[in-house]
Amino acid sequence: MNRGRSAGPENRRALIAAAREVFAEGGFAAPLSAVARRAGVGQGSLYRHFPDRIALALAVFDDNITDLEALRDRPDARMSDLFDEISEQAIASTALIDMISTERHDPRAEELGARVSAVVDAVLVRDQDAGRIRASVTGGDVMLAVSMLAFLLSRTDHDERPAIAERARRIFREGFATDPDVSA
Amino acid sequence: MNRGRSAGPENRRALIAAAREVFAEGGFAAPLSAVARRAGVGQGSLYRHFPDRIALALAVFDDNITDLEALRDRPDARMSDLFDEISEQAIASTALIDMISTERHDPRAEELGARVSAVVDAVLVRDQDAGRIRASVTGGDVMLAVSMLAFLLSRTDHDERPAIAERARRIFREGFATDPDVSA
Amino acid sequence: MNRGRSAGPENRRALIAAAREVFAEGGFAAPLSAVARRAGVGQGSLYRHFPDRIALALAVFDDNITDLEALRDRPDARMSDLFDEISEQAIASTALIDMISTERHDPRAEELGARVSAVVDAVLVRDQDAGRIRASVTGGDVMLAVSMLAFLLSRTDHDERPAIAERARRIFREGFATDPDVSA
Amino acid sequence: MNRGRSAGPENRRALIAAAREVFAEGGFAAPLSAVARRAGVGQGSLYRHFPDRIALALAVFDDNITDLEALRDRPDARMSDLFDEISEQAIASTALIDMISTERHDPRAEELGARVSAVVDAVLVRDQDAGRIRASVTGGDVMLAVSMLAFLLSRTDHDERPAIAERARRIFREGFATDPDVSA
DNA sequence: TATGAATGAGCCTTCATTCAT
DNA sequence: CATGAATGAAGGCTCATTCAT
Repeated sequence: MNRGRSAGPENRRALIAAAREVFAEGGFAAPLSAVARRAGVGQGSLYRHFPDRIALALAVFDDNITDLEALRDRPDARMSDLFDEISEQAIASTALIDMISTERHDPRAEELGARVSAVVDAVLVRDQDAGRIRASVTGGDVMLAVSMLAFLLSRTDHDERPAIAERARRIFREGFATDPDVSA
Repeated sequence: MNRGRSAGPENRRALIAAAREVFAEGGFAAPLSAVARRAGVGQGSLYRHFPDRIALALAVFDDNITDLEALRDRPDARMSDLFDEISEQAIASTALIDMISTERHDPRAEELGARVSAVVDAVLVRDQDAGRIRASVTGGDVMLAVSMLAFLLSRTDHDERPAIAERARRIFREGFATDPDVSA
Repeated sequence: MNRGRSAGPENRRALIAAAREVFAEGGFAAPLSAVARRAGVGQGSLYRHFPDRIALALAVFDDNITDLEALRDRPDARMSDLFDEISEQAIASTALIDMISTERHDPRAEELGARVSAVVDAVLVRDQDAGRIRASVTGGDVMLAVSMLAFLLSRTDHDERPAIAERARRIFREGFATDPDVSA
Repeated sequence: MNRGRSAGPENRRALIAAAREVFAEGGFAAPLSAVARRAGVGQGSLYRHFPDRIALALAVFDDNITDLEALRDRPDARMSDLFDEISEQAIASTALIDMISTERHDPRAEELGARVSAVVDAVLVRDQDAGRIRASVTGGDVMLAVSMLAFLLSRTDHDERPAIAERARRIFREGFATDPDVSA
C-alpha cells in the first residue's frame, strides 16, 4: 500500500500533527516510532521527512515561535501578553521547553531560543519605556523568568496548570514591576 | 563471591551511595544496572532492597531533605539560607527535582514534597515576622519559587549553574521582599 | 524538475560516474541511494537503468576491463605491465574485486572474469615465448596471483597500498620468473 | 523460560559454536541476531557475553590461533605445515581473515594478527636455517603470502578451495624456495 | 539473602525496492 | 521516461525485570 509520491506533503503534515500530540502526551523524549504509527506513516518516511528528533520538533514548534513573533509585532503588546502566550503554549505542551533545554547545544535549538530572546527584548524595551518595568531588569532576567515558568508548567498536571501559571506570574510581576505594591 | 546474608545492610548503603553518584551523573533516568554495577552488588539484590526506581531515589534523597530540616531547626535560619541550601543541592544533582516532578503522583514522592513544604512554611513565618518578606507571600508561592529555581538549574550546564542561580534568586528576592529597593 | 524523456542517456552517464565514486569510497556494498543522490537522479531512474547492483557495477567496471584489453593489444606489453595496471586499478578502487568475488556466480560477473582471463592468457604467452616466465606457469596461476594481489590491496589502507603492492609483486615475480635470482 | 544463572557457561559455549557456524556461512558481517537465534539464546545474553562483534569473533577464533601456536611449538614443523594449517582453517571458515582485515584498526584484532606473525617468524627462521627458504625472505613476505592465500580462499566456493589452495601454495613455494626448480 | 545471568520487548536507524504522478 | 516519496523488513542495541542457584 504505497500511496505514491503525492502522499508526501500529506504525510509531512500528518507527522507534524502526530508529533505534536505525542510530544504533548509523552514529552520530548517520546518514541519516534509512536509518531510514525500515529501518523499512519512508515518508519522510513518519518526519517526521510525529519532526519532526527530535533528536526521533527523544530517543525512542530515553529508555529509556536511564529505566534510569539506575531505578538511582538503588535504595537500594544506588553510583557504580560507575552507571558500569557507562553503560558498558554506551555499549558498545551511543554515539550518545546524540554527540547530547548535538553538540546541546548544543538544550533537549531539555539536558534529557536534566539528567536524567543529577540521577542522578549523587543517587548521589554517597550514596557520599560512605558515605565511598567524597572530599568534594571534585563532581557536575560525575563528569559530566566520565562524559562522557569515554562519548566514549572512542564512539570505540572495539565488541569492545574492555569492556576499555577497565574501564581508564578504574580511573583514575576512583583519582581519586575516599578511599583510592586500596585500589582500586589 | 556471594557475601551471604550478612551483607544486607552493607549492600543497602553501597547501593544508595552508588545511586547518588549515578543519578548525579546520568540524571534520574539513568540505568539501574549502572547503580548495581557501581555498588558492586548483584541486580537481584538491588531489586530486593529497592523494588523500584522511586524507592531507591527516596533513600538517596532522604539525606537531602534531612539537611533541609536541620536548617529549619536553626533559629537564625532565614529564607535566603534555604535558597542557598536548595541551590547547592540542585547544583550538585538535579535528579531529585526530576524525580519529584516525574513521579509527582507517587505517594512517596508526595511525602518528600510535603516535608520540603513544611520546612518552607516554618522559615517563611519567621521571615515574615521579622518583616523581611511581605505578609502576602504564601508558602505555596515560595514552593513555586523553589521549584522554578531547581528546575532551572536542572536544565543548566553544570558550570553555569552558580551564576544562573544567583540571577534567579535576585528576581525572587525582589518579588518577595518588603522593600525591594533595598535588595536590588 | 523532471528533465523529461530526453535525459535518459545523460542520466545513465551520471549514474555510472556517481557509482564509480561511491563504490570507490564506500566499497561495493555502498548504498545505492547514495549513487542516485550523487548523480542527481531519482531512485526510480536508477532502477530503470540498472535493475540491480550488479548491472550498475558492470557498467562501472567495463571501462577498467577495456583498459586491460587495450594493454593486451600493445605488442610490447608484458606481464609486469598487466600487474601494474591491475595494481593501479585496485589501488584506486577495490570494489571491482569485491564484486567479482561476492557475485562470483552471476553470469555477468563471470563474463567479466573471462575477459580478464583472456587478457592474461594473451600476455602470458608472449612472456613465455620471450623466456621471461617459466613454461610451467599457466594462465590459471597468473589469474590466481592477480586475484590475490587485488584481494590484498582491497584489504589494505589506501596509503599503504603502493608499498604492499610492490612487495607482493616481488613474490610473484620470483615465483614465475625463469631465473628468479635475476629479479631478486 | 529463564533458565537461570547456571545456563551462563552453556550459553557462552552455544554462542561461540553458533557464531562459528554463522560466520562460516554468512561471513564475518553476518547478523548477530542470527547467532543468538541459532544458539537459542536471548539477544541480551549475547551482548552480555560479547559486547560487540569483535569480542565474539575473538572467542571464535582463539582456538584457531591456538592451533597455530601449537604447531610452532612442534620442533619439526616447517613453513609448509603452517600453510597447511592455515589453508585448512580458511577452508573451514574465512571469517577470521575477513575480521582481521575489516577490523584491522581494532587493537584486539591487531593482537590476533601479532600472534600469527610471531608464529610465522618462528617457523621461518627454522626453514631458513635448514636452507629450505631463501635468506632474503622476510616474515613480512610470508605474512603477505598467508594473507593472500586466506583472502583467496575466503572468496572461493567451498568445494573448490582445496584445489585452489594447492595451486596458490605452489606459487609461493617457488617464490620462496632456495631452489625453485626442485619444487616445480 | 546475594548473586549474576537470562530474557525479550522496544526503540533506533538504514536500505532495497515499489509506485503514483 | 523521470521523479521523489512510500514502505517495511532487518539488524543493532539497551534496559527493566525475573529467576535458578
